[in-house]
Amino acid sequence: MSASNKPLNLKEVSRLLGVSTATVSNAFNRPDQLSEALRQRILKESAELGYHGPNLAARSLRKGKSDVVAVVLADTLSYSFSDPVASQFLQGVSEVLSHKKKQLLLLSSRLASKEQSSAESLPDGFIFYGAPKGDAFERISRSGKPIIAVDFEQGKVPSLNINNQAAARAVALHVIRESEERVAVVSLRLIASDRVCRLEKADLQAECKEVIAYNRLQGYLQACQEKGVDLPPHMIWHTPMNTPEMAEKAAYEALTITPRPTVILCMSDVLALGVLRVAQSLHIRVPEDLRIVGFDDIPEANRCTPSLTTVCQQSIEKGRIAARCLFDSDNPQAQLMETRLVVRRSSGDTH
Amino acid sequence: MSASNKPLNLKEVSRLLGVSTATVSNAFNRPDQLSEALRQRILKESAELGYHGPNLAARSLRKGKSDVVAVVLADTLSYSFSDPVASQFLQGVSEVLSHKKKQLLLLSSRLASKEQSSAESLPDGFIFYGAPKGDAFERISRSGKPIIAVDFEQGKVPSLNINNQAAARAVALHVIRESEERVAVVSLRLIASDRVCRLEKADLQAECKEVIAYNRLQGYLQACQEKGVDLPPHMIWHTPMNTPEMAEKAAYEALTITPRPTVILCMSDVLALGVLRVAQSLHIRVPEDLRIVGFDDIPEANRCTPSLTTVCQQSIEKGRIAARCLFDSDNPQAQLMETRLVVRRSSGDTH
DNA sequence: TTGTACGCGTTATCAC
DNA sequence: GTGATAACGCGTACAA
Repeated sequence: MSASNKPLNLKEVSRLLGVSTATVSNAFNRPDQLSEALRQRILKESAELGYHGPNLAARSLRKGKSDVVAVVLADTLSYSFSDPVASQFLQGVSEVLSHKKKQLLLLSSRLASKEQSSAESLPDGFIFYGAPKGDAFERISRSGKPIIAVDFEQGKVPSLNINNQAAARAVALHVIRESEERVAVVSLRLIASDRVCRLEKADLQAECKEVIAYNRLQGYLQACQEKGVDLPPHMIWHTPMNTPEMAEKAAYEALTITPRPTVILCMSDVLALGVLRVAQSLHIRVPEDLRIVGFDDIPEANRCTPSLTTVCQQSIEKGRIAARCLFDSDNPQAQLMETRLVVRRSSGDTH
Repeated sequence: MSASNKPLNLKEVSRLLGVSTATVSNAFNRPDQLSEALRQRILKESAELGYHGPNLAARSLRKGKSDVVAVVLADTLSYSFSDPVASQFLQGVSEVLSHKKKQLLLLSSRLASKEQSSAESLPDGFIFYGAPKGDAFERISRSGKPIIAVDFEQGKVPSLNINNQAAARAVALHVIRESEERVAVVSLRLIASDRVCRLEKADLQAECKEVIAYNRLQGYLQACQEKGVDLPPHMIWHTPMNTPEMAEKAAYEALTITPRPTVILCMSDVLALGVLRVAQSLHIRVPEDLRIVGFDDIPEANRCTPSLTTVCQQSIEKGRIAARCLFDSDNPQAQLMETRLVVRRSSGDTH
């Protein structure tokens, strides 16, 4: 192979192959515009030259379309990769994108305009996963490109969601047996505090921006009311991040109270894993002495000991649907996915 | 806001603001070229117009640089998101990229040239994670852009790796106690078969492309030899994918042999989790009746019951280093990261 | 400090 | 099937 210092672009390739630029372009983009034999020759020879297809920037500039799809994560990318639920969602998204031959660009709504606004001009469509933090949503939605909002609703953008309140109510109704039950909640990002702490009365009445946690809490409260169980604010722990370590702090506080709770409702499986761990270290038997439920149904929920009773929210399928909907105009404005109560060992016998 | 149908580009913005295109461009790119007051006015007013920065395609075409970094995964994206080790690696990568204000594009070396070669022209640099499957590596390395190879070595591209053989030997030496031990191996993608199966004698001598699995196996074999333990091919199970389900098939075969193995060496924690599960379902006590070790040290290894003895390979840190090295020219050709034996419950008492 | 003009690599549109 | 040409939106040297 001859090491030329000429830039290897379409024009140069066409010169070297002795054909026109239009023909090379057509070979890559419009098979019907030339004979199959010529096309194969061009594809083969340009690959040998080291030219593997049109430059994305130039093509996208010219065509106004890049075949790149962005997933805009509510958290930082780094955090999202550590979250099993987000990972499952991305798994579903990328499954569909690879079928549609689209590339995946990962953005975060936490980044300021200056840091990624330029990148936001490239994708043909945007999947917002979780309620965005800054003004990224407004910026991007003004572009007029296809958007889908997952796990939140905003404006009249097509959305994909679950009924968090109903699902939380169902799992709470399942695990709470009698009115004598003492219930604690380990809640995911419910207030602005960056520390693990108990709620206060005012927190329950405040306008809550964290709509997922808020709705799940409403479901828990509703179930408690139906069961005749009291669930005061000081038995609800706020955690600033969805990690087992955060849940451990909350669980340690909750499980050293006398009398000890008999049920802990966790807003995610990841939090429940932390609670499980603290229970073990305190030699509290689950489910005999303490029943625990989670939310999400991550793979580990079915592997841990005892296995977790939880709500399956089909995160992978959610990703698939989001990706499919992005470019289908004929889908409903607001889709609601089914959730399913998954009864396992941590909530005791099923009777 | 007036809904104009004019395309909102830099030229249009400059017209609306009554300044030149150069000034708007400088406002975004070269603060020193105009007064701070004017810059602020331009930034503010163009945001109000709905212009949030230069178009990536055009800027990248013009500057020959996009501030986009690609991670090229050896597996499909979908699979990679389901793999805790890959997720940790991506976590580390994205942590550094966000500091450097780079965007993350995810590619797969499994995709044919036609499916993503165009996208490959955009990134400024490439992190190859795992030995690439097709010709993507050759394609991309010819581009002359910065590349780093993670978990494999190829040509004279800078690489980041661990000593798989030494680490595997260490964990095997730890868990194998005496020459009477019966040892089985659950191996990750060692041969071409897409089914769970035992190895045959010829497999051990064959040239093996799956260098990670091959090296770990060498470490196991070496440890067995040092301990005076026999490890015949039929006690080594191949799994085509790194999932607990695959390991369960292998484990079921291994654990129903008489006499039953006393030690199972697993090439990943994910596989070990599957083995653990089968042991439980067969009422085989771990570590009393069976000792199990994994590899990787994923978060779940420290949460499962019993917790897994394994090799910590610092996947998050590996991602950080890979991302940092990509643009530093002053790093060694082939970096080797330390691994650490992590002793937990699944390998029995530590004496 | 500001404006102008050119080119980055590609594709669509012609007339040939 | 070819060849020329005009955009696509932007960055920057250079002239003012």
